[in-house]
Amino acid sequence: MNRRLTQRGRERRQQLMSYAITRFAENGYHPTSVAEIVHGLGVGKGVFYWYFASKEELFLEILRDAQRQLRRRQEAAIADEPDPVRRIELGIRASIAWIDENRDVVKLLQFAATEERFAPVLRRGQDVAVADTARHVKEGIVEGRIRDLDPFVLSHAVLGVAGHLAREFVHERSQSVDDVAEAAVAFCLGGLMGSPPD
Amino acid sequence: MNRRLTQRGRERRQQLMSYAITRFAENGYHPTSVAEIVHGLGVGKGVFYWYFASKEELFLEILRDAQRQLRRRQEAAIADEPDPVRRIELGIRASIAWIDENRDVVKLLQFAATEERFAPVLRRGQDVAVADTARHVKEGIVEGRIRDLDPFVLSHAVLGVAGHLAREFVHERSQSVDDVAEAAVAFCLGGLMGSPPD
DNA sequence: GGCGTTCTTGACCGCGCGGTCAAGTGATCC
DNA sequence: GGATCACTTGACCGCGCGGTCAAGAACGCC
Repeated sequence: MNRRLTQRGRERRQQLMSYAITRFAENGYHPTSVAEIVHGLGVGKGVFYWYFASKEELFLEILRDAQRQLRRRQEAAIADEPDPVRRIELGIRASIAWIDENRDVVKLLQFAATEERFAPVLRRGQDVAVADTARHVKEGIVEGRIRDLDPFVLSHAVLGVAGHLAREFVHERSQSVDDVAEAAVAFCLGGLMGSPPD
Repeated sequence: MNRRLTQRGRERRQQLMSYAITRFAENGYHPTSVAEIVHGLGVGKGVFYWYFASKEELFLEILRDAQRQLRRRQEAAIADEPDPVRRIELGIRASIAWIDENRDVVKLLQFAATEERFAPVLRRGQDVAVADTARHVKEGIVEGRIRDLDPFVLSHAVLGVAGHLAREFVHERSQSVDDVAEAAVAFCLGGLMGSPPD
């Protein structure tokens, strides 16, 4: 399905993808039919199959796109910050901002994690993100500013907190992105730097 | 669909539910047909509709069951522990143990969160769990052992970490439940008690 | 204007879905 | 043994799904 596309074609493709995202997010992937998508856009069914080989391929495309975007966002945020701990903080903030701005896509990522068919694509993306964070965590450990626990576990914990708080408070409860990011950062830095009690 | 069931009937019902759980977890809710479920059990289709009004109702039943179980497990674990911080720790451990023992159901809970139709049932359960945790967090704050942040945010952060680490390391990477629980507890207690740096 | 390419249409296909139901089987109680 | 109730069967139904395709429309280029 790697067609030569004109400008017009590229726009149609984009239109299909973004409309599909909203329908999938609202209704679920399976319950949303191809007919529903093309009808909502006021075009014939052939348009869909001109741009995508199948409903499944469209969905995979959406997933890959989303992961690419998030990654770029995180990289841009971190840029050339030298302090590893601060890099982690910036990464958390960037992720939460992105989750805020991409509710629909986030829902699709969550769904994809529950279907064996889509999970592999997802895992690769997540592994990359974790590896990125883990690098900074390792540096932090070397500098003695983060406690000496498995960097992968710590990275996953950080991602778990950021993702969960963003979904719960930004998406579901419409709280301010900044407040939520603040709380996530505070909790994560506490978790990373420790001060285990008793 | 509140039928009078004999002992035999109750067993069939249970059999249908647990087999459906494994099929749904493996294949996804939508892609798994009622025909597939009854065929896998070697019974006629009528059996299914004798015990459940619809495929959707069966799924809701599974969700309610799961939440009830998890809650009971957490309550049992906490029992009459007087120390609030320790109660949180025991809750984390109990949750991770339950997630370990109920992979399939956990996958279904995750899926349910992505379909508008099922989300409400889920939210009620989650709200209860968060409220429980938040009670202990509040006590900890009063005692000055947990930093003075929004108890609901902290509770969600804790649940986010426990859930994510359990899924990632116990389910996906088959690591020891105890190790994962240990890490989750360490991170969460750090996040709760703070020691914010700079 | 002519021609090749890109794009669009919508009727159509076969299939398998969720759900129904008339008919029948087995246990239990009197 | 007959009545009642709990359970089981599987053919059947209508529908809407994902996907196809022959026929054209619109565009870009000479």
